[in-house]
Amino acid sequence: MKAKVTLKDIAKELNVSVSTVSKALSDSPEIGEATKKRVLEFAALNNYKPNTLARNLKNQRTNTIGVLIPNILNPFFAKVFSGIEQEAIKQGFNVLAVISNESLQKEKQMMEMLNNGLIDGFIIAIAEETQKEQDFSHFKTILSSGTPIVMFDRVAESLNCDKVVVDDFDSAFNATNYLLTNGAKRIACLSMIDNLSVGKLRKEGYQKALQNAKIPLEDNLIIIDEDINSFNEKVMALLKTKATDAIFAIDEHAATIAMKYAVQIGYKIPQDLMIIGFADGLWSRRLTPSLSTVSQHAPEIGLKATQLLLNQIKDNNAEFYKPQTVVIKTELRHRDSTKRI
Amino acid sequence: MKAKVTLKDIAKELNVSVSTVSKALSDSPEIGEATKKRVLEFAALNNYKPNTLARNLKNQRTNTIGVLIPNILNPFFAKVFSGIEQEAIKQGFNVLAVISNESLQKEKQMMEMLNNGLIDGFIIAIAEETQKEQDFSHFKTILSSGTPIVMFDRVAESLNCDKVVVDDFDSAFNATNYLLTNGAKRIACLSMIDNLSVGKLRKEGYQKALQNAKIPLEDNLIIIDEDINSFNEKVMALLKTKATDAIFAIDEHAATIAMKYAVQIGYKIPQDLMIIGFADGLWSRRLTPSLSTVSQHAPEIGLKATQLLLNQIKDNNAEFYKPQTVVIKTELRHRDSTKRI
DNA sequence: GTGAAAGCGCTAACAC
DNA sequence: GTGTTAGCGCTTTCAC
Repeated sequence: MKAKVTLKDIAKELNVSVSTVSKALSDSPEIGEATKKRVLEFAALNNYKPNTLARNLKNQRTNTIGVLIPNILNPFFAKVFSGIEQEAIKQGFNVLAVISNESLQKEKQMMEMLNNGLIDGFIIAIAEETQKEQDFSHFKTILSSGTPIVMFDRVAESLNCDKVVVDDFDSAFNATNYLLTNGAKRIACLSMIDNLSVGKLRKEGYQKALQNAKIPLEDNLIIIDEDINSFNEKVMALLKTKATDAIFAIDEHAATIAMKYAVQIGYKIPQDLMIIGFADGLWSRRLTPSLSTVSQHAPEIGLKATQLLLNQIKDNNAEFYKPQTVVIKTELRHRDSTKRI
Repeated sequence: MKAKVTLKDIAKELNVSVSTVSKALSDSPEIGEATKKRVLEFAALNNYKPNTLARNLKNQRTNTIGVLIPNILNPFFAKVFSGIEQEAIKQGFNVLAVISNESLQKEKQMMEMLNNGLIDGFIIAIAEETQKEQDFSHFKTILSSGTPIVMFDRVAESLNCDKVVVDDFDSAFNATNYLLTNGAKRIACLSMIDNLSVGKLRKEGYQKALQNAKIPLEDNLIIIDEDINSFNEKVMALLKTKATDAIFAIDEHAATIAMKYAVQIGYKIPQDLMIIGFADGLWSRRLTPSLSTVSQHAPEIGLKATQLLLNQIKDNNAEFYKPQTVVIKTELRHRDSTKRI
């Protein structure tokens, strides 16, 4: 274990001062060519690497952003994270990733920890519990300490910060309309995430589409349940009654479980039953039949969020910053589960 | 934007010295009760939080580990990461996550960047390209600089560091045996990852099981291809010949694509064709029929890797450290794709 | 009990 | 051109 070589080491070895070395390495015009060459060569030879910690402390800048993800096992978040990471690295920033596991307490704790000099800003999707409790005090504290925050997907409207969201209402509206246009009469709506803002918006889009088409809302066609077991039972029960001819699924589990049960019961998809779901990842394509989805452009969300944050970090006159909300358009991906011949 | 309060601020305000404040906050016995109380109260009131950067620089310790993941969209890695993060936080460490995207160059670059004081150690799964090129020089450099590394899943045998792996050979052997015991005669082996050590081991386990059963290896039953399109074509072609009655899939894509095509062609699963795959995540359960899998205990791998690394970091006499390799046992999860009645 | 001072590794204003 | 000095925020030894 050889100790890392520092500026001091180089200075001593070359009989110059530390500042000369520092300047030489940053190619300052103050330093003579000869000395520069000597320093550069010696540094390269000894594999000198500046200590990032020291530099950050000095510069009061870490070139690191903190990313708070509720659940990395959810492919949507994994994709967004991937987009964030890519753009951050591209702009010379590191990414400190923490996972709130949907817990308010952990969210608070993690953010506080990172906010003590470790990061220059946050990108975050609010934990489920936080959204349920509507406790946003920690965000306010951090914002007022001068650390910028960009929220994505699950955002707190009331907060004065940048946001990147998907047009959940519109995409649900469009998806439902699509089902109607293709002959669906009794569209069921399935959701396990009605406690999240995005879940509510999607449900409202569905309702609006039905209203527009003058179709009465039927309560028995709407299944909202956060518990996976009772949700599954209700879906199975609904499908058995054959009361529905199309399914609008608000989250990934809802879509796949509906398809699984429908196939089991003997529905022909899409002939007897059309299905559209919100989903990310390869899986919707791999199901048989492949699942039509509302694609949320997750990597783009990550990209945009990162750009917003880094602009703010790099731009120093934060005093006059005006927060903005970027809406990413979704896309309806037609696959076999809605294809009527 | 109020500036963060520092030790100096407190000292000035209370007319004591910085060192007194520092000691009071760390509850040193050197400081009198009265002063302690004053300091503690003032600090709490002004929401003092020590600057982690400064502390790290001073202590030459960051309490942060760097995690290098080849691809966070792969649910296996997402799960391992989740396990790492959980254990790290539990032990008071942060996690700096970077993604190599299977690129050797990015792997080198990221590790070098993090190794300049930002982290105390690495947990890493080697990028595909790195494993192909067999270029491990950067790992050696980092190890010899005194920074510990723990590798998982995709490891470099030759390196002198801790490793956490799954018993790939054995689990493939067992899975193949299971198919044989249940009446399979002509087991196909599908792999898109034969360039990875784990891929090779699994293939060898499959071969060994056939040899043991005195069944000749048939080349046309073994499909190895890294290109997704030609792989898909070959699988489709094989299935059409009806030459096989069971499939041993070495990676996730192989398993699901085989199932999708088999269903399309009209195979009854598992009656005409049994399928076992290596897979993680919920998806194998959601397919119809549900997919039997070799489960790799991903979170446990993350947990173990983190424990190994933190033990090494916390234990200072690294001079005499003897690297160890931990093998995590897999489990065969029987689902509908192998259930014969 | 309290404080002065040095130092972690680096930068930069200022002096020579 | 090069060096001196101070300082980022914190810890810790040593002196009073």
